[in-house]
Amino acid sequence: MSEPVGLRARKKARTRDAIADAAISLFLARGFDQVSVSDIAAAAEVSKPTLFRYFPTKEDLVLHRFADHNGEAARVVGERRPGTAPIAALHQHFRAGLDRFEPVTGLNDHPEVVAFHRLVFGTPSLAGRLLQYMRDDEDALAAALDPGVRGRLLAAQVIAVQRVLARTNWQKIAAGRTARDVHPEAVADADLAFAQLGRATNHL
Amino acid sequence: MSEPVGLRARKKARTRDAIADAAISLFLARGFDQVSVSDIAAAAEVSKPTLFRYFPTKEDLVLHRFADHNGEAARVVGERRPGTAPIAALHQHFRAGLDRFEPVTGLNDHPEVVAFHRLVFGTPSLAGRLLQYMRDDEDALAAALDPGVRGRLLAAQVIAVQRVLARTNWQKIAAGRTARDVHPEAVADADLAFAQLGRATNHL
DNA sequence: GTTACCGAGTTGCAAAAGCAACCTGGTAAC
DNA sequence: GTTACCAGGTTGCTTTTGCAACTCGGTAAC
Repeated sequence: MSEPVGLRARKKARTRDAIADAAISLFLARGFDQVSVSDIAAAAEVSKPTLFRYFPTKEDLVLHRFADHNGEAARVVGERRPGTAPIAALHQHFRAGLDRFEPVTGLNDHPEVVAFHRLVFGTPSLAGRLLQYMRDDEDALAAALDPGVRGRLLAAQVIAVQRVLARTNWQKIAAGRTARDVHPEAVADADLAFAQLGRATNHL
Repeated sequence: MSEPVGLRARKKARTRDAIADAAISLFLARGFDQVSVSDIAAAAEVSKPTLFRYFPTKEDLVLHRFADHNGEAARVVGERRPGTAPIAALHQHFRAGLDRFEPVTGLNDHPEVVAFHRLVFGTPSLAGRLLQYMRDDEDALAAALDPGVRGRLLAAQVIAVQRVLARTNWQKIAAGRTARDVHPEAVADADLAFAQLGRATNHL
């Protein structure tokens, strides 16, 4: 079940975590622009080149958590069970994310996660780079759906829907409500949105 | 005052400590011969070749603490203040060691130190290697004292005296007495021994 | 307006570590 | 007695890291 990780792999993972943790905690404490990558490297007890070997840019120190979900939509479509419509598979996957209160869905009220969201959306360069991530995700999804314009159009709509759903959830959380409390509405919203999307698919 | 240690040096020191600590604690728990170097490497999260890069033999995993004192006698003689006799300098240094309850003097009743002594003297290969360390120390001291036979003879006596003094202290500790309680006797013994040694020097 | 500094990111090289496979001597099984 | 295994220690090669010095764009001082 568990891959037999050697010392090398284990230490790499630990280094990566040390860097990411140091970065996030410094960013949350002082703000993105008030922390230099050298500060982070020092806090993680790592040299600057090593830091950049793990994370290509300063922004990625924050956004790697989103990066982990990169291409997920495309994967969900690619690995769906035969007979399942792409939209249905994506719907199901998003629904599962809500049930697990995954941060990407916006439906998570842990203080750290809330602070993290505030950091990302309150820092222009981060929000900007996040858009780029989403565009990449969209491209991959488009390719998985349909090589033509139809794929591109549908992918754009799917990503847009997911973004709106996450943002809606997040705003309710930011207003002080609990994730558990918001959950039913989030599910209803998702059902509504994906149903519309399904109809759009048929129309195209 | 403090050398500016870089990341490299800091991590090396940490690795070395991790290996040494893992080794000692395993040895104390199960006995020297019941622990393989692979066990130690695994416990320290280090590969076997790395372990041997830090410690040339299994014995050195235990004895590096003595190794830290290697050449100390020679150094004390070499760096003594002008006008001080070699024996006087060595006497003074041993006395200072007693006052600090340094483990090398045998005058230390911390449970870990006691267990450590028991480990060393209860394991033949360790005791054997320890002798070799003392011989090296003796050679260095001989060179520092006098290049001829006189140096060799005197060095041998100094080392022998230190060994007997340490062993005497250690036996009293092993019998259950406290280091603080034994201290005056230890000082008296040392004064006696080094006084004899001083007279011997004049005779030669 | 140029000069100096700072922070992001890069480059080339040397040190350290991991890994797998090996050698050697001892000892237990058969 | 030979065969197999185990533990101590080694070897060659690769990956990872540190380090110092660099580029480049921005910005503050003068």
